[in-house]
Amino acid sequence: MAGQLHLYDTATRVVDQFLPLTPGKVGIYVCGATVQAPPHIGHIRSGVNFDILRRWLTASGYEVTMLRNVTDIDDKILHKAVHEAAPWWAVAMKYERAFNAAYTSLNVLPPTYEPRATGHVTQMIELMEKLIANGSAYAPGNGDVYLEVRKLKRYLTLSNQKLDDLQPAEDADLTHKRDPRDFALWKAAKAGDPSWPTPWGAGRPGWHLECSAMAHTYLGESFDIHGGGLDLIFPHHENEIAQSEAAGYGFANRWMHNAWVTTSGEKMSKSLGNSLQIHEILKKGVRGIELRWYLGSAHYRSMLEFSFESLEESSINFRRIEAFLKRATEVIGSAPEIKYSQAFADAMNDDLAVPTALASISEAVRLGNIAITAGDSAVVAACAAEVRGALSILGCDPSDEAFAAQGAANNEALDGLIQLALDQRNAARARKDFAAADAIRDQILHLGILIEDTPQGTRWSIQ
RNA sequence: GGUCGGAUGGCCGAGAGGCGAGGCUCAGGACUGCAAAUCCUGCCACACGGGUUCAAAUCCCGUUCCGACCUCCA
Repeated sequence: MAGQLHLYDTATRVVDQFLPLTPGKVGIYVCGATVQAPPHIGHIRSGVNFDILRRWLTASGYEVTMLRNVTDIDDKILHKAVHEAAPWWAVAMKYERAFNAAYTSLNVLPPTYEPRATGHVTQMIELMEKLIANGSAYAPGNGDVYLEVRKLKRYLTLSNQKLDDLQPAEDADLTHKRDPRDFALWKAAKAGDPSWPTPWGAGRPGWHLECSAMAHTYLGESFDIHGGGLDLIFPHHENEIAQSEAAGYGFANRWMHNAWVTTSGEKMSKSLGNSLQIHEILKKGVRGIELRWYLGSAHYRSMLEFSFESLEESSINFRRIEAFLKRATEVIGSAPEIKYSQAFADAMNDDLAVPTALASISEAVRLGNIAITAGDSAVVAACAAEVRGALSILGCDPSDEAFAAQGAANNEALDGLIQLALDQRNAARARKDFAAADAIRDQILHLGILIEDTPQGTRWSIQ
């Protein structure tokens, strides 16, 4: 499988070779946020996972069109609007910005397009017209529009369930539905709620319909990869498939789902009250690049058990790599190149095996450190290029300008001042006055500056 | 009831028939005036009970425990 990307497909439950519908191009649709609350780290893990996929596809030579939608109208947003005594659109915008801020702090690249549901009502109506015309959907007359699941050629193929095995919905309202499992494409307007006119009455989009409509709009009838969290498999993705296939579209060629961030083994979620918001963690002084390293470090299909202890462990690991790159840059006199080692590429091509890829980084760091000690700058440069290449795919390249603002201060005046103190200390060391030398080191350490004596001289860094 | 995942050393986290990924922690060593950093060595784990096999963490059967979804969800 060397050199060829293999990915898991939830639909077939097998890892197999990724073949794009159009050579050289990849279309991805990832279900984004319903903007009804600030993002917690589980939401952003999804963003990070698919960002790594996108970066690797791009590095592999594909022209990637990536969509991540914003669901800016739904029940929860309307409830929140009542709660916050603000218009629904203000609530949606507020949390959309909170998500974008979180994505930015973790260096998740903006998708190619980021469509909002409310901007695509026209496309949704067109899709419903098609589904009603071919008999797949019906409008019972109250303003709702439903998809008739019994008429589908196939249904629940992604979650491998049988229609009759589903637990009967407790609140199934059969007033308008032909079958309790028929799902709403469109919901009739309630008094006071926002609505858009349609041929079947005023109302607002159903959750599932928006994703199908937006995917078709930007990626066409068929596209390569559809992603999202595990919990979206049923009903959301099943229903997207149902609508799209009923409309005669090929829809997604491959399904990818990321696993949870858990606490005490349980899924992190707002409703369970165990969620941790991104900004709460960053407020504790965790750098965005370190949080990203942590969230990206587990395989995307594995649960990631969150704790501040393991986050700290992960950060320590990252700082070691970062320190190597810094030293290597000094040795080779310029920023390392960006290269992908065979070991790294093989790991990434094997269903984005990031943990295995991490092992290749550690090995390169080890060899690079040995080369620094040996003064072999050619090997240092080669190792550093490999490390930097890997970090760039993981979105954790310290020299990425996305993190520049979060980086250590490189202030000439500060450097001059510290250099002054270092000169004093080195003078003391030269006359073997180690008490004086250590006192200077301790004082500077109290100010948060760490001093290290190396064969190349004394260096300092901000703790 | 149906569907789908898990259980790996002090901790995090890979692997999917043979050779103990990697990281963190801890212990020892090299280097250093001492530190720090770095490197080296050590700490030999796969829920339980059977089975298949020359060989099982990995395959098969059974058991226990944990979690996810079943119309709100990353």
